[in-house]
Amino acid sequence: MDTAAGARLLDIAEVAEATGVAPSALRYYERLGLLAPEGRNGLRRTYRPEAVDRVALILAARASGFSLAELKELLEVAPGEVRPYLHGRIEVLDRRIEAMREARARISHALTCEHPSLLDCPTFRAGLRDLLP
Amino acid sequence: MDTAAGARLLDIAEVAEATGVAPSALRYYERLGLLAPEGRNGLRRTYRPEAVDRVALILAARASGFSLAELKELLEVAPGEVRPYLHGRIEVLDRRIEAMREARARISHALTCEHPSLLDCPTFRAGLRDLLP
DNA sequence: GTGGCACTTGAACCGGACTTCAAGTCAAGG
DNA sequence: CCTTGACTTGAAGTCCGGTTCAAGTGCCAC
Repeated sequence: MDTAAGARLLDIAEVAEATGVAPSALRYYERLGLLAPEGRNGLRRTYRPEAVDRVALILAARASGFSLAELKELLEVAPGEVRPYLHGRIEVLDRRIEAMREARARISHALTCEHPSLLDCPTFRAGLRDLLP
Repeated sequence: MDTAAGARLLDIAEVAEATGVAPSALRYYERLGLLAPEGRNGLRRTYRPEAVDRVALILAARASGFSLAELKELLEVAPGEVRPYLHGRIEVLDRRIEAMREARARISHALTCEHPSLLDCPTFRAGLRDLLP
């Protein structure tokens, strides 16, 4: 008998459908060592349903601004090292969020200010200066 | 006499230094139509000091998640269309900020939860499901 | 006047994240 | 048994944002 009750295996098209990720991308993730099929049916990859979660994890990593290489790195970090590593990532994320909020504020100001061209607006220009060395 | 008092022209190395952007990148921006030198001294590009602001604008756009092509698009939008366009960009930015905040929350939860592997944590997995179609 | 050196060019290359293509395989259904 | 069509492969192509290279030019200091 199987390990679990209804552990139907999925083929690549089903994983693609369930995740919204193209089969070519799933094979690409596999090449990078981020996603492994359970086995093969002939040539065809078969995936356990958990593969869908795995792909969601990849999507989450990308949404968090991890590169695929960084995600692989994270997955290979020793269990005890994960927390410090994630602390680092949170700091990166906080900086990015802050940069975005500043950008939003700049654009938002541009919407309400009087100056015809953005570069004529002292407030806008002052914001820009922060980006220079 | 000159248009303005101390309008010293800069060469590409000076603009590069003032902005922290490599000369090769400045030439690349020029190819894309994002940055134009004032003229030439022989072969050498000369820039008005405002070019530094222009580069800062490019940096700001990149920091805001605009691609260079999108920035070019923005610069070519008719003056009257700029405000609606920017409204659109603010919405994009708000969505990205929100996605980042969610990502941060996921990572932050991972730091405090008890589960040895992230994929064992129901809270974490629940967050992931939002990323699937 | 002449030489050095920072600039110029176009083309090629890079890495990331994929997609596309041609050619081949093979499990399943009629 | 044989067709079919979704899968397989590796290689090449794409887009983005540049960098690097080789070869050439010409301003400025001496």
